[in-house]
Amino acid sequence: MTGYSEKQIQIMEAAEELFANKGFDGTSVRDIAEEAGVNLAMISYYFGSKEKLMESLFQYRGHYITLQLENMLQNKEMSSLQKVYGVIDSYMERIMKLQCFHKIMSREQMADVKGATTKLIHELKKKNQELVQQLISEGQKKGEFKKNIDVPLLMATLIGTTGHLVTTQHYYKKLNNLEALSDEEFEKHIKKKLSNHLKSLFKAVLTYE
Amino acid sequence: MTGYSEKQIQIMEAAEELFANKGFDGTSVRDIAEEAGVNLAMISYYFGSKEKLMESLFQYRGHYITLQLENMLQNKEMSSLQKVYGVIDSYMERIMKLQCFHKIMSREQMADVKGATTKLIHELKKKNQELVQQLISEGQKKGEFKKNIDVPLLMATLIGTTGHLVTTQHYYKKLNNLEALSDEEFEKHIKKKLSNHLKSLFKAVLTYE
DNA sequence: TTGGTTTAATTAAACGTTTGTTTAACTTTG
DNA sequence: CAAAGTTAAACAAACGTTTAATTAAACCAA
Repeated sequence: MTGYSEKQIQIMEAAEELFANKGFDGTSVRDIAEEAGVNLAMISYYFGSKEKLMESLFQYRGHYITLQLENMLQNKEMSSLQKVYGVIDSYMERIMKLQCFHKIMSREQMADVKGATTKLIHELKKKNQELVQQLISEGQKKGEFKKNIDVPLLMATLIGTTGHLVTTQHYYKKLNNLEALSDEEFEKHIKKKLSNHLKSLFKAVLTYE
Repeated sequence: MTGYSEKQIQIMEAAEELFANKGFDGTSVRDIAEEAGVNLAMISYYFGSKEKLMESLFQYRGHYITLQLENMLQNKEMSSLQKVYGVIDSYMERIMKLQCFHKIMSREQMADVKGATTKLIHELKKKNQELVQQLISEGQKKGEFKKNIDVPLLMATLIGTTGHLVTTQHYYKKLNNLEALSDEEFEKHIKKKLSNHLKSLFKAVLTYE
């Protein structure tokens, strides 16, 4: 159930890039087959249908999108603020590494008809919010953080800011005259900037009175 | 050129809702015709094609999405922070009022092949960033704001947080046990919360040392 | 106002493509 | 030699767009 062959992964990753940039309906199974370098019929053969290919992709990525964080949260030597910084960096790294998958999730969240992916997204969000809520409550008990912190909106700022930057990086590049930078340079640049920005934002809103 | 007939607007607004929730490629012209209550052929008759209908929609919405802000920025009696608060509320109101159009724009920004909408989005972003940059610089000169403010990332936070909340409000509602609220109550609730959140965020990052 | 003519609006049907999926024949593998 | 993998071809359905026929609206001289 969990193991995908090389060829299946090849197909899923081709589909991932196309779904991210053209949308699910904007991508034909022939596009995917060509991009993956396999015969058209292999997609039905391995996954059953285009829809089920999407579900497999969510399972494939969802599998390693949820596992981290816990051990860091139990670390006794870090301050609560340091842990928040850890959450920010780990979330950011994750989005940066899985940019295409993140775009697909963003698209899915806009849809009105709820598909098989909806449940997974909801659980992911729930778990994330609980972890952060727990972390913030701990900081409040220790007196590190102030009272009256709106955790859901804080999450919206973390996810929204990061996501917006990822999905509009082309515009960001042009708007701020960074077109000379290579892709790696630009990613490094934006990671650094975004990390600093989010940390100072969270520090301010969590600690200042 | 600027005037659309009632029937044309009827078609564009039907298309807007469908494009927002199903995507451009996920919406057929037959869907649009049915939703708008017109004959299939009227879409080609009035707009030429599905693609050109999309362009018309951008022109129709883009027309009244850009006009505000300037007169408030020239107000001599407001503090710079008050003006920033004004920008936040006005941006938020705009997104809330045009939720569907905003979803469409978000989707368009993810696309790799740049369509006729790309230029408009770029210009909109550029103008917004310039206005905010101007406002922040003014506050810095007056000594109201601190130095070293990253305006592009601040914009990403404003736009990203607001946009994320709009596109994921269904999840937000469920996750925070607000499903008993009517649509109007929920919109009022979220507007209030988001406005407070963004203002305290901006105040902290602009003024605290 | 009337009657005649032109223009615009509206319709159902048909057009050629592209879509996702399946078939049946063939090849490779264990 | 049976099972799994791979292929080109074919399938019906849905797609965006166009056609040709019909109705409604606008116009204008008598």
